[in-house]
Amino acid sequence: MRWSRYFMPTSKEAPRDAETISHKLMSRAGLIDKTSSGVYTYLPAGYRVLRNVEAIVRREMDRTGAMELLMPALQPSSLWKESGRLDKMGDEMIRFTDRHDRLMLFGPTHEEVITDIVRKYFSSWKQLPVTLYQIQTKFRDEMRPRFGIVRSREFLMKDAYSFEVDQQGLDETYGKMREAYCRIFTGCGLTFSIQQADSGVIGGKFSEEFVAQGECPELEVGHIFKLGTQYSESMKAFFRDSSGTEKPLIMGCYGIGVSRIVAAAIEGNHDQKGISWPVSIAPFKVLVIPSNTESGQILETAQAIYQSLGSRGISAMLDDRNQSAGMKFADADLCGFPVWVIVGKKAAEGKVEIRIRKGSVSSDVETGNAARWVCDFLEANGQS
RNA sequence: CGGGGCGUAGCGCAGUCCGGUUAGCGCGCAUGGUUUGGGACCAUGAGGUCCUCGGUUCGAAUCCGAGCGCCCCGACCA
Repeated sequence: MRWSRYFMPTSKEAPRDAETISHKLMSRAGLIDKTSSGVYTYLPAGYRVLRNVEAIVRREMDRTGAMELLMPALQPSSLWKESGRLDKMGDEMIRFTDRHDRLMLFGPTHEEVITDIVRKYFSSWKQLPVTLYQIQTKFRDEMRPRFGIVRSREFLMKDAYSFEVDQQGLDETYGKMREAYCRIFTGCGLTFSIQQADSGVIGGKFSEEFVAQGECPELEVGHIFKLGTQYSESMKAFFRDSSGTEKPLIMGCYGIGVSRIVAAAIEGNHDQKGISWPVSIAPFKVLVIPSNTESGQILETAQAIYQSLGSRGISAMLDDRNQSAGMKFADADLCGFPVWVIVGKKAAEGKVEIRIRKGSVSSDVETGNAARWVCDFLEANGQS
């Protein structure tokens, strides 16, 4: 990508309403734009980060053997009447009546829909256990949206649901999910702790939440539950065991706030100058900075390195804007590119500077070796 | 949902208390020139339903009323 043509509107000033560091930096770095209270647009660079997080979540969920599906955001209220949660959810659930006067809702969560799916298709112990998940937009009409995308009314969530024949199976799957969650959060560059939690309106006997480190008081990025038979009993999701006896499915559910991870990653990876992305989720891993775009040699060298990085499959950005070097460095700090290749006066001597955003460590490298150097560095530091 | 605050150019703000030239400032934007290793400078310029509707007044960004939007504190919260 050429910065001069890329839509990433950086700014010296944060919007008036931004309070937390992640909110301020996401706005200033041109990652998000507020559309309405608690409703945000992910601008191109922000969306790249979101998709990078999504890919990590997907990779680790697939590793556990869970299968991805996609349920509707639009749901009939009838399923919620069955589970008994229609009234419980209150005004947080966005409801409306369709043209046939049926009460519909925008899903705040999907226990009802998944239980409906499973009861239709899973009737024998031979088909079990099964774990299904999706990555999807959830809707919750929060009384008070805040902290940018952290508490928003529309947000991206990964929700997984497991169905077992017995408690032991649930314990095993729960443990696998717990491990996968640790890999996901670590892989996204978060420092986190696991705490026993109140299960709230979701219900169940036991749950733990994953809380990311950071200043932001809404800390929770993941929550896993041993639900038991609460939904399978109210919604009549039964199976036959090996003796032919009808039993309720034993359920677990596992949620990750995918969009929240983005904010949490910033909370945990920034300094006074801006974001310092973990390599794994950075929108672009490398920024190539020609210090002066008027100089033919500098610009050409920068372009050559940029292209060489591209041909090695590395997502790179070329700051080809005709701006002062100082302004480019400030933007590079703000936007948090993990690796910078700075092409300046030493290009005439065949050297460029490679700087690592985290810790501001610099090395002079032969121009011809720059792309390989970056490649090796990223390979060695790909997970953080 | 209770309490408080705010709404003026794309963004951040001043002006409002105490009504009165052509509504300003910084950033950003456009044009030209000089610059280019830590948010450069000069010149010129464009850009405004002062949230909306109604009222008071010779006159309203400013006063009054209603509405809408947004934020903060609290309660709430996969």
